[in-house]
Formats: sequence, C-alpha cells, structure tokens
Amino acid sequence: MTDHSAHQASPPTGQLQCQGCSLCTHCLPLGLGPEELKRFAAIIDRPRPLKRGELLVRQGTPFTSLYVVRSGSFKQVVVDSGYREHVTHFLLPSEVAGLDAVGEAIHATSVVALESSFVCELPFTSLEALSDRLPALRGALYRCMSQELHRDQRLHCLLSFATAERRMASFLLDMSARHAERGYSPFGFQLAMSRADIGSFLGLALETVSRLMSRFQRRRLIAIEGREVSLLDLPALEALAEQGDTRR
Amino acid sequence: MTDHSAHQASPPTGQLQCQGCSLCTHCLPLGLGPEELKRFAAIIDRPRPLKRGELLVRQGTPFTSLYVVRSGSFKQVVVDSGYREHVTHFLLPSEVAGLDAVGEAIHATSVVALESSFVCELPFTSLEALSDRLPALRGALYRCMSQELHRDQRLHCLLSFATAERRMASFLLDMSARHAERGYSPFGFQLAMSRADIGSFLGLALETVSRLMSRFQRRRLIAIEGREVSLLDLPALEALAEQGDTRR
DNA sequence: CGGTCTTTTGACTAAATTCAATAGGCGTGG
DNA sequence: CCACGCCTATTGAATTTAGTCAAAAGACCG
Repeated sequence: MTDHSAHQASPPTGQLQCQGCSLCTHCLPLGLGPEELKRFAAIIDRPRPLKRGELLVRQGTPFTSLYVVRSGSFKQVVVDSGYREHVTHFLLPSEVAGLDAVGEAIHATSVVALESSFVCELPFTSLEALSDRLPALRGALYRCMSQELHRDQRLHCLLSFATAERRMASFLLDMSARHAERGYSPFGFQLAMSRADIGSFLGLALETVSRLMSRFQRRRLIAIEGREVSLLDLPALEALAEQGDTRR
Repeated sequence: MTDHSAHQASPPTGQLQCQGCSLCTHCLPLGLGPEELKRFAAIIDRPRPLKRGELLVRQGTPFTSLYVVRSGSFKQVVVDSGYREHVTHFLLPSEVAGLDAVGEAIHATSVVALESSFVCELPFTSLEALSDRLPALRGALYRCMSQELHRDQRLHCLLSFATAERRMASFLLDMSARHAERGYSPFGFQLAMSRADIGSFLGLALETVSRLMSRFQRRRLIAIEGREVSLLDLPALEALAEQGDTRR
C-alpha cells in the first residue's frame, strides 16, 4: 500500500532514522527540530514487521509502548462483553496505535495488520522521559490524543445519524483524505480490509456494504476492482456524505 | 441533581477546597497526596455557576481551560457540517469537559448545562505547569483522556451494532453505574436531558426513545415520572443490554 | 486444480423512522 | 388562581431502510 521497501528489509535495530522517513511531516514528532528529532529517533526500538493477520497489540495485555504505523495498515478491534468483535478504527501510515492505553495499565483494544506492515515502536517510559525535556513532544502527544477524540466524535455523528449511503460515502472520502494527507492519490487506493471489516466499522451488514459499493459504481461515483477503489466523482460523493438523503 | 448547596452560594474565588468536596475520590486529582491536593486546589479559579441552557464552552472558541463538573450535569454537542446538532456525551459531577481540545487551539464541541450546575475551572497552562512537578497529576490527565477514548469505543460498538432496545438499556445502566460511582443511588435518578437529547446521543428518533421507555415501564423494568427514572429490575436490563435480541 | 474464504446479488422480513395527532407540564400574565 | 400558549412527551399508523437468509460467483492459496 505504501513504502514497500520498508518492510522488505528492516532497518538496523535502534537506528530508524526519522529524517529519511517520508512520513516525517505527519508523524507524531511533528514540530520537532532536527536535533530533537534525532533524540526522538533514538528511543525507537525493535522495529517490527508484521504480516497480514498478525497482532501488533492484544486486548488485555499490559501497555508498554505506542506504535506508529510506518507502512501498511491495521484495524483496531474491540471484543465486547458478548464476545463479538467490532472494528473501531483503521490505521494508516503515520497514525498511532495504543493511545487509548496511555495512562492505563492494559490495552483495551487489539490492533491487527491488514497487510504486510511495518511499525516504529515507542516505549512509553522513554517517550515520557523525553517529553519531560521536549515540551513540543508532549504537545504532539496531547494533540494525537485529542485528535483521536475528535475523530471519535465525528464517527459518533455518522453512526448515530447517517444513512448507510452517507456512511459509506463518508468512509470513502475519509480514506481518500487520509491518503492525500500522506502524499498518495486521493482518487485511488487499496482498501486492505474486508467488506465485513468495513461493515463492522460503519455499523452495516457486509451485504449492505457490498450493495452500496455496487450502487456507487453503477452511478459512476467510484470504480471497484476487488479491493482497489477509484473515486471518480468526489463532488458527488461529498454531496452524498453531507446532505445526501437526510434523515431525522 | 447533586450537591445543591454548592450552586446556591459560590465558594470564595480561588479558594475551592478539594478536601471538602465529596467528589474528591473520583475527580481528576485522584491519587494526589494531601499536600499535592492543596497545590492542585490553588490553581482552580473563577468557580462558575451555570443555569440550565447556559454554555460552558462554545464550539470554535479558543481552548484555555478544562472544567470539572462539581454539581449538576451537562451535554456535549457537536454541530456537524450540515449544521445539525448531535449530542456526543453527557457529563456528570467529577467528569471533565474540554479534554478533546487539549493540544488543540480551538474547542471542537460545545458544552451546555442541563440544569443549574457548578464547575471548577482549571486553566490549562497552570495545570501543565503543575503537572511538570506532580507526575501523579500528569498520569491522571492521561488516564482521563484514555478513559474518554474507551468510552467512545464502547459507544461505537453500541451505535454500530445494538438494537434500539439494547442502546436504551445500556444507556440507563451506564447512567446508573455512573451515579453509583459517585455515591448516589444506582436505582433512581433524574435524567436532566430531554428525550430528543437522549435520541441524538443514542442515534434514535425521540419517538423511539419515548416508546422504549414506555415499553420498559410496561415490562416493570423501570418506572418513569417525567424525567425521574427508577430502575426496578437491573438484572433484566443487563440481560437486555448484553444479549438482548442479538443482531448481526 | 480443488477447496476455502470473500464477495455479490436476490427475495423476504423486521425494525425503526416519519408523519400526525393528542396529551401533559410549566411558566407567564391576566 | 386560572387560562393561555409553548414546549415536551406519548402514542398510533404507514413507510422505508437495512438486515437476514440463501445461493451463486469469484478470488486466493496450497
């Protein structure tokens, strides 16, 4: 999906260079100076490649580190009290996994690779120690957490109010925007997750997801080939996501 | 709803005493020693009473402070891109408003009093400065933020998966549990918000909320008198919230 | 090449929304 | 104190959306 060189040969342990990383302008250490960035890079350890389906974080295990997605993608899942699995987020490169466990002892979610992926591990104690001396880093951490709260709020609005069509359109636009932010094309990308995952995330049956994709394709809003999506008519999708067929 | 003495006569400015506050064991400064608590209390300023409908925080205004609910209750609302209002949370005493703006310049939500209420204002710069010297306070702040992330995740599961009946049962049980945590009865409380607010929060039409309340009452699960609710059969409600009528 | 998992599509069903009309509460002002 | 009006809540009937069940087609892996 992204920087394929990254997960074919791992960089030497403890020597991940943030400067060389294409994500540097969107990643957690956003806003650090070059010297600060070097100190930040120094705490990254055990760079980890993961294969499709592998767990980066297991719900219920102790919290020790945050993980930044360097390449590939992940889903964040919660197993609820009835032992059903719910997808609560999808993570793209430069996004941070584990924030919901900061300040807690235990991870409340699992994080699963959707494809061959690569993460930078940030041991939280080191991160804390470093951010004592780098206020910008602390600020970045706060920003990440509150951004996640915002995202959850937008999602709440979507799930509690929008029709299936609006949810789907919003989802596609959100993915598009996030790809664009990271320097990829907003018009075409891989959806590494299954229809069932999308359905779980959006609160729809997987059949509904499939039907909507087909409907959008018939209307020439998108083109689909398996998990590869092209957005053909962004304005129309935006119209769907905003006004589209208002309920309530 | 809670400590009525508190919002009839305001305590003297700058002299809110956390020690005297009944919420002390659930509030943000949880885990501070007596000496630390005193230093914490010293940064609380401009204690503010609010009347029903008054805005504590207005979406789009600059972030300066966190607010702890001391008495009364609030709703957190987002106005989305289509200018529709969505209730994203309800705040009870000892809960913190403004966390989604930490690390941001601007509030992304409004917070509105549901009844006569009282808040402790924590100017964020003071809080930050103090938490540099009190690691326990920083930890408490992290904990608050990640707890909010957890809550959002549970909500995501509820909204994306549960039937109207399960949502309603879960909502009532959540309110009950939160009242209980704060030393009030889990079996009876005021719902200070309107049916429309509950509907907006749960992603249901207000008519559906009303119908479900009636249905629950007919089944002797609850008793309603206006906005006063009694939970008559907690186990049955829990069964509804957990298994109740499984979809998907 | 066979088997399994994922996706698509159709027909039917059920749940929740919408529209509409009524009833209940609350505060204001006569 | 009662009457009026406004806002909130309740209840019913019809509609619509999305879910469930089922079957077939396609993709992927060994």
